[in-house]
Amino acid sequence: MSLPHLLLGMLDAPASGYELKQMFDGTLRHLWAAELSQIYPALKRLEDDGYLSSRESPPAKGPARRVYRRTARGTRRLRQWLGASPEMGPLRLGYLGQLCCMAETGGCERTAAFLEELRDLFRGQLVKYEQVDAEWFRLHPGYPDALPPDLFHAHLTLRAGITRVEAAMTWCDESLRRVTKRT
Amino acid sequence: MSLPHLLLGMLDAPASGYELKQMFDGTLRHLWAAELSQIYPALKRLEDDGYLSSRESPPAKGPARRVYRRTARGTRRLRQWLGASPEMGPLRLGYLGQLCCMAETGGCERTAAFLEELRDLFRGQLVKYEQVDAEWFRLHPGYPDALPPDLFHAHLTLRAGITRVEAAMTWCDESLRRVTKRT
DNA sequence: TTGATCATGTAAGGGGTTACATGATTTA
DNA sequence: TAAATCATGTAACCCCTTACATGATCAA
Repeated sequence: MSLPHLLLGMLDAPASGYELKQMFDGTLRHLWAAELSQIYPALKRLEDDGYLSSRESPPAKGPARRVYRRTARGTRRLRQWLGASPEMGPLRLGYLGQLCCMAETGGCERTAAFLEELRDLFRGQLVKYEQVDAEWFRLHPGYPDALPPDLFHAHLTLRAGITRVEAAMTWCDESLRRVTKRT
Repeated sequence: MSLPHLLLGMLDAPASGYELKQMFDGTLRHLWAAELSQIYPALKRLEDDGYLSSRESPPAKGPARRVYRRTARGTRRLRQWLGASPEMGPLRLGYLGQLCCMAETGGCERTAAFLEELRDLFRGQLVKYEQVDAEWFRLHPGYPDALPPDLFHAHLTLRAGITRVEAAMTWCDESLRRVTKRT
């Protein structure tokens, strides 16, 4: 949907594909997942289209790295994305598909067990988000509202994840009450 | 991710691809979006794999329709899906990607405008969900907790959408407060 | 010297979208 | 008779994942 845009945004400073992957696994892991096998072709494509330039980094130590930086054209493209309307994209939540078909199992026992497992999965996500929150708090002074702009915006997205998961857990509990009352 | 599974679940009663599309646009439109150009090949594939059987419906009036029904094998496959753990799948929310890069615009004016537009989009989604809710209430007696099992489960998924969007709006408001305070 | 990490990729395949092609029937 | 709706599909093209291939360096 917009991995290329996001890569443009992450290339505020020049970086290699490998480093970008580490950002995805570190700072952005609550927000976006991306595989190296997707990142490398995406970077090449962005370069072919003139949004990035690259050069081999002299391998003083370790293997050679290809370092990408935004071109002026790339920055224009990024600004255009940031000036556009929010990308809402359709949500396809597999667990809701399963739940919607759950009448097929007869009775509500399976539905209740499913919702309990789901709540536990959300709880696990929440724990991870809160670990990220705690680590950022430890690392960065001024947390969270006096952070520098890039980290402040990242924190807004972290809060989005936390409120989303909390709401999902509330919904699970409400649903469990309704399901057990039907039994 | 699981359109084929969902199709198996929707084929509780035999139906054509066109009818299934209408279910997606009607009852399930809050839950899943699917195009005919994806549905038809998916049905063919499910038939090739032995999960569905089909026959041409005699076209008493209108063009010929191909009607699919679940085989015993298809029902087993469906039950297996419903017995599996909830499919959590990674979330890739384009608007969070944009927000995370928004420091590039300098200042917070663009961020505030973006969050306001986002909140309005969520409000629009909420209105649609509530229209669905109201229409179901009008059509179905016993709404919502004394509904037959299939509609009850569909209502659980509708509630999931409503709580999700409400939480998103709360997050937007919280974020707007934080952003304007920084100005 | 063996395995972990650094670093870059290709290949195959699933899932999804938009645009296009075809033709019958119903309604204005 | 022209347009909307019914009905089924194909083609081209993204996006993404898993598995595989390759080779260098570093630490145990």
